[in-house]
Amino acid sequence: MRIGELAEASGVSTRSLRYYEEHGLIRAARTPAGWRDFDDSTVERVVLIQHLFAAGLCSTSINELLPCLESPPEERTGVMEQLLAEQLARLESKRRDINREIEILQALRTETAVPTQPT
Amino acid sequence: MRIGELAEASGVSTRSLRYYEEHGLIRAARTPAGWRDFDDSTVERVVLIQHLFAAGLCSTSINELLPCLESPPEERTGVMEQLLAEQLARLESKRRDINREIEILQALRTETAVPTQPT
DNA sequence: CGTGAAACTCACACCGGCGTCAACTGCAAC
DNA sequence: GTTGCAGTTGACGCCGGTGTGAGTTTCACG
Repeated sequence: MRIGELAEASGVSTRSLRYYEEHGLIRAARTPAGWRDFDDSTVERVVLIQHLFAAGLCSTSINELLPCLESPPEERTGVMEQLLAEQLARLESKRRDINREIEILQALRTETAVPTQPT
Repeated sequence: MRIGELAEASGVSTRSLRYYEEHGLIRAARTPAGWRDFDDSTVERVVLIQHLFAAGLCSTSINELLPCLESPPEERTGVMEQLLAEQLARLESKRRDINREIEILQALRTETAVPTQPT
């Protein structure tokens, strides 16, 4: 499938898809004329990539993670499991941060006033 | 107090402090020679600002929020309360997003494999 | 008076995912 | 042939908080 179709099907801009390919997140065969030719399964993959971006992962992390996810769970190596665990830990750590900041803001909301700035 | 002292006391670089002043988050008097002269209470304020940055607020939002936090809760206007509520809602929405993404990653971890890319 | 630390202003760079423009080519339809 | 859409590469811009460097001034101390 061509890049326009893939963009349509996955809801991602052609610019982003080229970016993904450039950074090795997806692969495309080329027609004799040089046009990208994507496999149908790439739609699913792009949607997944979007989720990972939404979770705050950078393209480098996604690039490490994708090969892990390609193996079924029972065949994954310890390294793969470790990468997955790391990213989960990162997310959970971020969740803790947010929880803390929510508490701080809630406390500020009900508690005392902050010192005013001198003019 | 001078900018170096403030930087030391608050753990924030002088560059950032100048940025904060430039954007109205903190105020500084000036000595005759043009050096910034910060009030002692600014330390506390800078620490708070760091928390708000950590919570993902941008300087513009912080700028709106700070005057609200300067009034004690009982004297706050409806507008102030609304701003606070908005930022809290933003944070809570972000927390929900993260929770969702954690679930997705956990599911990916245990469930099926992603289709491999054709070479 | 000289020296060095610390302050000042101005300005450029970075990160990273993507928008967007430019200049060019491929290909189907009329 | 030509029109026009879809594709190609390459490059620049953006955002926003900071790092960093250059070139200058202030001020405490010997």
